[in-house]
Amino acid sequence: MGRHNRSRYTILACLSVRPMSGYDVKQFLDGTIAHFWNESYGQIYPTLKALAAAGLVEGRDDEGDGRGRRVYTLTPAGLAELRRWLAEPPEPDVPRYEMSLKLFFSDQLPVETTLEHLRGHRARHAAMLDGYRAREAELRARLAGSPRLPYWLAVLGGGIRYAEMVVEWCDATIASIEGLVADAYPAPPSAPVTDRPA
Amino acid sequence: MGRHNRSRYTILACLSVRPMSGYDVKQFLDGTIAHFWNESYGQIYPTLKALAAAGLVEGRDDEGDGRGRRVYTLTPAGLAELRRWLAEPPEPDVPRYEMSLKLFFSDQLPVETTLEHLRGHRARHAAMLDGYRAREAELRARLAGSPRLPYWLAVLGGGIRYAEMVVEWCDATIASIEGLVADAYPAPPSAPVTDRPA
DNA sequence: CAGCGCATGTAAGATGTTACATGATTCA
DNA sequence: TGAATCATGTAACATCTTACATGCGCTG
Repeated sequence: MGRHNRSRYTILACLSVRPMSGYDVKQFLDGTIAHFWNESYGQIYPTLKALAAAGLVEGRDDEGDGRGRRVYTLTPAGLAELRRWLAEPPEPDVPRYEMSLKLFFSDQLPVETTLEHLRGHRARHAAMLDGYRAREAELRARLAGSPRLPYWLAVLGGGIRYAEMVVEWCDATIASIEGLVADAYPAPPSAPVTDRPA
Repeated sequence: MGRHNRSRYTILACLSVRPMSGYDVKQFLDGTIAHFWNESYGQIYPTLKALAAAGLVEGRDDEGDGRGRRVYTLTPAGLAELRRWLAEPPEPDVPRYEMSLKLFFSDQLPVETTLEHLRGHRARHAAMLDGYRAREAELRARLAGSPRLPYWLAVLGGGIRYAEMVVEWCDATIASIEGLVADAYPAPPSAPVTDRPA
């Protein structure tokens, strides 16, 4: 496994919060940082096995529970390895934004189609924004006094700022693209053309 | 090849701008949308061959030039396929932000290390911002009158807003994390503790 | 007893990067 | 002539998603 296996470190990091099963790891990620990081079961289960083989985590069958849960705990070596990785400067991400990619080549498309894409994009991010704001209040209450609170709030603050920025960008872009139609058809056919200032 | 092969459509889209070789495609992407989309040669060359085999592009050896360039042109079928894909609503991206991931688990790290990460992150985005702003002026001049200009400006505007947002977020987060140190050590040992308002 | 949520896992294939190999041309 | 840039490509590996298979326990 290469040095840059971020799934590996993500899973290790989850276990630094509390011991978890593979299922728990997925639930935890989906419930906290799903908007900018996710892992599939296809990654999680094999990775947990590999981490156990490397001595970085320890798995125990949870026998208090009839459902065959296997709960993993960070070992001291695992915690050290996690901290080593966290201390390395984060590498710049090159994310892929499909909305921007399509927009970049949208001279190949009717203006109205592009506008629909942008409206959908705006709606999705506006909805996310609502969710983030609700979570902020909930986090402050649930994690009051925890050393993790300031970090979780900072990350959530990034999500909020990002969604706000996207909504604002969509509005500006929609307005500018609508302007293109107005330029192409200065006056609608149903309205008589009258004097217009140049 | 699955329906969601975005590299495939990205390359097709590049050829809608003008005929290009594999090398050109890479240069073009790196010179325009590298901040949110990139492709490696390992993807580009095989994909071009596959597109040619599918009849979506046509490759010709550039013989005016001694350097064995192979230039690809979009076929009518290729253009139709590109437009079909562009018209589909863009799928929501789930990017991976390593900075945010590390920050989320940074209670495992000395505060000073986290601050260094954030300062580096800020510097990178501030530098990008300068680059984007320079490119904006250049774009307006070079693409004046082109139907592509509004789209390219909109995409660049997204990059600018994103970088501004990150810089602002870094400043806010750095301030809040520095506050943690101040809380932990209300007064430095070398300075005598005096009255402080609660 | 049906369906949902809990829970674990594998196999196949899609996707993507990196390192390497090769050779021409251009410019200092 | 040596280095940088132009130019193409492959092989190996790493990564990741999707679909599938399986079965328990709880609730209505």
